[in-house]
Amino acid sequence: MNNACSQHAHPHRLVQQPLTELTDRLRASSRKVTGQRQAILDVLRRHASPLTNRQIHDALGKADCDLATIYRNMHTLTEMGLVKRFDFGDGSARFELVTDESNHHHHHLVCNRCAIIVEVEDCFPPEYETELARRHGFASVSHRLEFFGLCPRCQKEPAAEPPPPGNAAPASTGATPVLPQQQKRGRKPAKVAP
Amino acid sequence: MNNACSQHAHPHRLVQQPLTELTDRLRASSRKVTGQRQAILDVLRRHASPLTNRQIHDALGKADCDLATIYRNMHTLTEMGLVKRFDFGDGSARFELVTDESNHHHHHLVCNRCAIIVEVEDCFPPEYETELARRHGFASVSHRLEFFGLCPRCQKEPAAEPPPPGNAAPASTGATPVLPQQQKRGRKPAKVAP
DNA sequence: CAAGTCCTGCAATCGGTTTGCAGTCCCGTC
DNA sequence: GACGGGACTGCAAACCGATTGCAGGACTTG
Repeated sequence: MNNACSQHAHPHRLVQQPLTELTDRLRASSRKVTGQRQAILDVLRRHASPLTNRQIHDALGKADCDLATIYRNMHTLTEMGLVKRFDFGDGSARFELVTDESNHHHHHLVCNRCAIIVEVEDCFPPEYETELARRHGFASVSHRLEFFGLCPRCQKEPAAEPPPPGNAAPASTGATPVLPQQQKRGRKPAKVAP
Repeated sequence: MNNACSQHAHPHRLVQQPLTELTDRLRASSRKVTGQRQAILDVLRRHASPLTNRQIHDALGKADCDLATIYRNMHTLTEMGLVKRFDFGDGSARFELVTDESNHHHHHLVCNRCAIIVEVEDCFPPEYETELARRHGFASVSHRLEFFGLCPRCQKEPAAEPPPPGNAAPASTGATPVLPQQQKRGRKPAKVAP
């Protein structure tokens, strides 16, 4: 019993809906319908905004599915077109379930302070892209577009953390805004002599 | 002599132009005009498209400036508005010098195969963003927009590597395209018993 | 030119991601 | 329903971009 889900009696408990489409598409490509895959999709189904691998891992219960398995499956599912991958530039990929409703072209508006994510419809007309491709001789042109700003709640917030001047995107020149990252990296402090 | 640049007799050789603006702006914020900073800006000045920290390091000659110093300085220079940070989603940040000519709002068109970068002017009208901000109650809204496709040269190429189906961005749904990454990660193979 | 800061190189470390390996599970077949 | 092979998983090692403590060196100011 190495398959983590099987450490629990009923890994399939996590699945709430019939997954006929998943089943069909997996089998069609000679892949297998595992409890982990169903559970991952189920987590995504319950969340409106895109999740990181770690968030999926946490939501699943860490014992139910190894993080590496999630990484591997997000690749597979992205390849199969069951999920979409987004990147908000904070260092971790995010994934969103592809459903009939979400399959349309859309982007996101992300709060620079609290990282809340709002789905938005706004985009330029597709002719722009066609023309761009033609002008530069590129083929199969796609784009990535994300919006960043300060959400209503964070605007009222009395600036818990001092507003980093870099985040405000002083002049919109197309440069990449920076999401909040309160990480502790680097070397640990040396131990003091006793 | 720990300052790497000074291991060479004339680190300042790398500097080709007077850097009065850099000097003024650095001193104005009680920072220092170091050979490394001048050299970094000089590298950026000689390159049209955005460079990664590693590319800057390579261009400088690895002995001339430590990679960590480059990371630190790119932060500083970005904060000061002397360079702009871009992110094409391939896992490493890229930096472009802010000059009078490049200070205008612009984006990039990146080849999914060879990663060549073309600067493009195309963007939606600013009213879009204003309206978006108003509708969702967000403030200081900015955006990140990059285009991906297959450059003219790579279209003719007889597909040296089998064209990864994922990269073609099959239907443009706003999802993040994936840049080529031929990395070797993960665990090393176990040594076979002799 | 001396003192105070700011910076740098070095190396350790972090978070995100990938991968080899061996054991497990899924599923078509008998 | 048992069987077998290929797909998949957990585990842990390893990789990568990036960050940071520390001690010594470089810039500035006076």
